[in-house]
Amino acid sequence: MQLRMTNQREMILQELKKSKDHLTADELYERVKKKMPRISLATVYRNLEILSEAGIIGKLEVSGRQKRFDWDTGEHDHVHCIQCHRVDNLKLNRKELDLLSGQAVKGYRISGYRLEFSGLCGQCRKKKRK
Amino acid sequence: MQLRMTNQREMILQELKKSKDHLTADELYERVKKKMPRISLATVYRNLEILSEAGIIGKLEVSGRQKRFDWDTGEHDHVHCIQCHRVDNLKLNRKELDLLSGQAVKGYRISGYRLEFSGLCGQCRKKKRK
DNA sequence: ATAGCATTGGTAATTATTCCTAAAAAGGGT
DNA sequence: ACCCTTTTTAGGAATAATTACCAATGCTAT
Repeated sequence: MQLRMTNQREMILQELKKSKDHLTADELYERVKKKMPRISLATVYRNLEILSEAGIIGKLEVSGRQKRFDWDTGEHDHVHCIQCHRVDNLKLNRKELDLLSGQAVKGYRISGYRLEFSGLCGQCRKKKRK
Repeated sequence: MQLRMTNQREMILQELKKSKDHLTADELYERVKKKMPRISLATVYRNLEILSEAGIIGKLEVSGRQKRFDWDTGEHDHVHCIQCHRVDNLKLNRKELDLLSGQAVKGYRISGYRLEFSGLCGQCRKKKRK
């Protein structure tokens, strides 16, 4: 199965990178639709899945809510706001954690880990003070 | 709002503790139904929400899939199997991470974090070898 | 041009969860 | 024990996010 870079696929990718944000499928759909009015929501979902499968983008499954997609495929962690649910990237020194990874924990063969901080983002803290 | 310990609430709690597993709402529903055939799935969802809100059980929102509930409310981390999706508890030394928590990261006021390892559990590794 | 997949749009189906409402149950006071 | 108020329940409808399906269309290489 070779991957074709279709117009819609390219547009989805481009909008995701342009926003520099962690968008959900439907947020991305709204944006792409402005330039490509006939695109289907299913196409957006399908392509986000395919692109993340291919390692071109990152898939982010945060705490039981909507999936978000990440233009940055490098190793990093995340912070998310408990109020507005935005997600930001975090580059941390993971060396302590890396020691645990790869070794068997409780009979598991560890292949990865996710570290996810949560708290109030700057904007929501301002709003709260009012 | 005082919390009443009804029969259904108690049964849900009891089954969760008995299993010592991280069950989903519908898994728990199936178990409770055997002893209380007229219980509603909505009741299970409602009570799990209320019980975790009250800090009596833990709510676990793992990687974009069904919520799971945890009999253990102490601070701990999790491992989940990428194949069968079971979840196990992990007691780790969190002191490095605790240093980061509480301090502001990228404008956030951090209130907590989740560390979630993933890999193949013992059972799934055995199955794979066959 | 033609054959052979990949991909698309539109919609239906699915999954997980929450909402709604009338009826039942729990506590507390008398 | 009885009444009153509040909480909780069962059951089904509603919602939200995502995936499945399928006929039509588009690339790509022969």
